[in-house]
Amino acid sequence: MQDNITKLFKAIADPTRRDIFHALVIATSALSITQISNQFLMTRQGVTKHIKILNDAGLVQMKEDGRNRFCFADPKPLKEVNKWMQFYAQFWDDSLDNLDNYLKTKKDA
Amino acid sequence: MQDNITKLFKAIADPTRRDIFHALVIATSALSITQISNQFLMTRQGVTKHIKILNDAGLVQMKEDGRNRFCFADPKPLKEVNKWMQFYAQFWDDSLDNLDNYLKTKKDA
DNA sequence: TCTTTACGCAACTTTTTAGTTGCATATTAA
DNA sequence: TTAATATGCAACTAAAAAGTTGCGTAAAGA
Repeated sequence: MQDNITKLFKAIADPTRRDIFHALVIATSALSITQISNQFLMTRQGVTKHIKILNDAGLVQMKEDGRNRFCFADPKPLKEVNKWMQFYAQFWDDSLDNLDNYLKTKKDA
Repeated sequence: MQDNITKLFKAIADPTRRDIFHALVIATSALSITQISNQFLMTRQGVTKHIKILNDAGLVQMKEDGRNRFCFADPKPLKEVNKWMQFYAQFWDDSLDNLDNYLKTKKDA
């Protein structure tokens, strides 16, 4: 229903999910759902939903171990986001060109 | 209400807005609202709303000229997105470390 | 075995987002 | 001056997202 890049952007567009992802990236070990939830004010179920979205985007992976589900970050999918951005990077420092073009348009009209 | 980075991520999380942004980046001149709208199936007002969100995020700027509002892309704010990503880039190629840590966790438990 | 812990699932509410229609207004062209 | 064009604004609908409560269940510990 949604393409990967959209899933990725939507996943990281939410501040809570960026926080969860960050916590997992800097964690020295995988963290259980409960351990993650304890770092946030919202309920465990709320956090679980966010983790599911991160998981669907490929940014978080999980390993079941008994009654625990340990989560760990996988930043690799961000490569695709980076690739998307690199195309626009070439316009970062000359984005006033478009303003020039605008002025040209005006002159031509 | 929303921080800049969240505004940016939300702006580019929508496929239509990425399309609008892209069209403006590759355009050889600034485009009016109507010119942009004509490239999409949705109504002009729908497109206008997307442009407003892009404008709030700083990705699109506008110049009024008579009854026209010419829009042009400004990719510079994407630098901040890039900065956000660069932190995680260091983990791209060793993201299995977290899996190792997970296994270590398991062993310790 | 009994209790606690860690979770999933489903139903629900609230808020946000995406998109529409309708109408008013200013600018441009005939 | 009259008609067409480019736009904004407001109200509305529909759908998606964010978050909650409640409950059931399997695993671990006492």
